[in-house]
Amino acid sequence: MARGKIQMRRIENPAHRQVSFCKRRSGLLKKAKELSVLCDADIGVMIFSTHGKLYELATNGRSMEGLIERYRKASGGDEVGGGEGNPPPGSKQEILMLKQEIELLQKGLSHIFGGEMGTLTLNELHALERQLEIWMRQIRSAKMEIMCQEIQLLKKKEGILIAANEFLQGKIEEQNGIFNMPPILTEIPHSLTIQNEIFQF
Amino acid sequence: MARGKIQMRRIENPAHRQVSFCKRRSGLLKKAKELSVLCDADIGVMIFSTHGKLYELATNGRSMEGLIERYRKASGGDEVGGGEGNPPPGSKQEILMLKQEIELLQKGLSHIFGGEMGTLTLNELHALERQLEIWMRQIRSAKMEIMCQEIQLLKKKEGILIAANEFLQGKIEEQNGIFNMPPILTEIPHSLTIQNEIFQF
DNA sequence: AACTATTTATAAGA
DNA sequence: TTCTTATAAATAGTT
Repeated sequence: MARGKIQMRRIENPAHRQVSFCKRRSGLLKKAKELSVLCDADIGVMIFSTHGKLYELATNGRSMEGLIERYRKASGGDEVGGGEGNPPPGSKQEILMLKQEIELLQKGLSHIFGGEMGTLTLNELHALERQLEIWMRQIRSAKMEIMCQEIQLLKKKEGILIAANEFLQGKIEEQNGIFNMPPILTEIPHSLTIQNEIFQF
Repeated sequence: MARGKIQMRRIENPAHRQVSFCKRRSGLLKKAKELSVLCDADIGVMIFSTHGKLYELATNGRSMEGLIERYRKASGGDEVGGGEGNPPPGSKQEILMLKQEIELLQKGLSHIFGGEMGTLTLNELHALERQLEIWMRQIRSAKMEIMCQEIQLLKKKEGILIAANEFLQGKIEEQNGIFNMPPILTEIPHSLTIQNEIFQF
């Protein structure tokens, strides 16, 4: 791409090919990082050189294994409704465990920042800054997960109760027209709803 | 990279972010293809948009699954968590992923702080302070507030509906002992609740 | 590893 | 979305 165009085919000269591999590999990984940061995407890249050596990148503090799991989920059978209304039976336990781990992380952080603080080089500080951002995102998404599930559960409860309510109301009217009771709360204002943008962290 | 430099951080304007995501995504995939062709490498790329949509690339006619297999072999071959053989059902997968990544963060934390710890300079402290302030601000974001309000509202609704339900149930039993209906949903399991500690960041 | 002439990628605007 | 275009970045060939 400079000092002359090149043909889009395998570079035959092994030395040139090796140099280009090195340069373009770092370029590709840089671009991947940029995309993930700028557009808040999670990206995994696996590069196998001609001789099988692996170079990898998983952005935003994600693990490649985590991304692979997510890949399988996303590319395989798509769930209907995209996560709408599916609190799995055993998940409460999982959520509790998650919360415990998050609390553990919090303790670790406060211990580190509250206690003795050592010297950090500028580079270490940069690393720390990046790590803090990553940690925040992780903790936030964990909280999101829990809160979303709570909201799902409450909405489901609401639906069940409204249905039961309507049924009982009907029963009363059917069996006893004399008393003529006013309707009781089969409808509730629903002005406060969650907009989807909220989940775009 | 054009018409003005941009800062290497999340693009806040959602429209701009979406456009950049689209452009840079295609740019990244193009670069990956070029690298694979020019340098005879096998490359896999997974991109998850903010909302979880998957974009993938596996070069040279390779399948992503094949590359994943190769990745597992090349990256050490050690089983992660032992849970790779069975595909976990439904949304548990997401939770498992979160757990995995929290563990990863813990590792990163101990790595950074476990080693050499010196004294922070004033400048370094300022930087750290700024970062922590950002952290707090993000956690107290309006989005979280809205979600909390939603939960409060739903809980209030639940209480009202349960009360109405009980009242109607009583009315029926009072006015019509003959039919002897079973009780309808005056109680609902409430095991999934949000603990306050989550919001204490 | 650096350098730099060019090609490419892309941010902003239309 | 798609196109255009001024500018930033990447990089092929060279030193």
